[in-house]
Amino acid sequence: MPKTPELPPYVERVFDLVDRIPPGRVMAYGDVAEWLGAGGPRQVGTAMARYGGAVAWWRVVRGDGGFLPGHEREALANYREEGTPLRPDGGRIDMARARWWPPEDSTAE
DNA sequence: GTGCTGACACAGG
DNA sequence: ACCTGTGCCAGCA
Repeated sequence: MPKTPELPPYVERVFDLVDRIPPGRVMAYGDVAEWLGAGGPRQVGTAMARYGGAVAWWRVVRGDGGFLPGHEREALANYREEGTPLRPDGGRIDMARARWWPPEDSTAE
């Protein structure tokens, strides 16, 4: 087994989903939790906070499209690079266009 | 088992 | 736009 850094069961699940988010798209913490069908947005956030360095954390935002605390500059740089639809003010994501959802077939991977 | 914490969401002021 | 309180639930002391 390559590397299973003893991640909590929830974290591993979150990471798998975040890894599916294509460039130029984002998912809200609540969306991730909802797709997983368990827990809530807080668990997703906590998971990222502790182990987020292993995934594209910038592709996970708040329901309002707000960036992550402490990494706004990093997130914004990635959004511009991947072409994520940003709002005119440039300080938020245009969730109306950026919000993404995985194909249901992806559940059977 | 109990209680607090927390990359959140929502409602109210 | 802002702040406050409440609900949510996994993780940890």
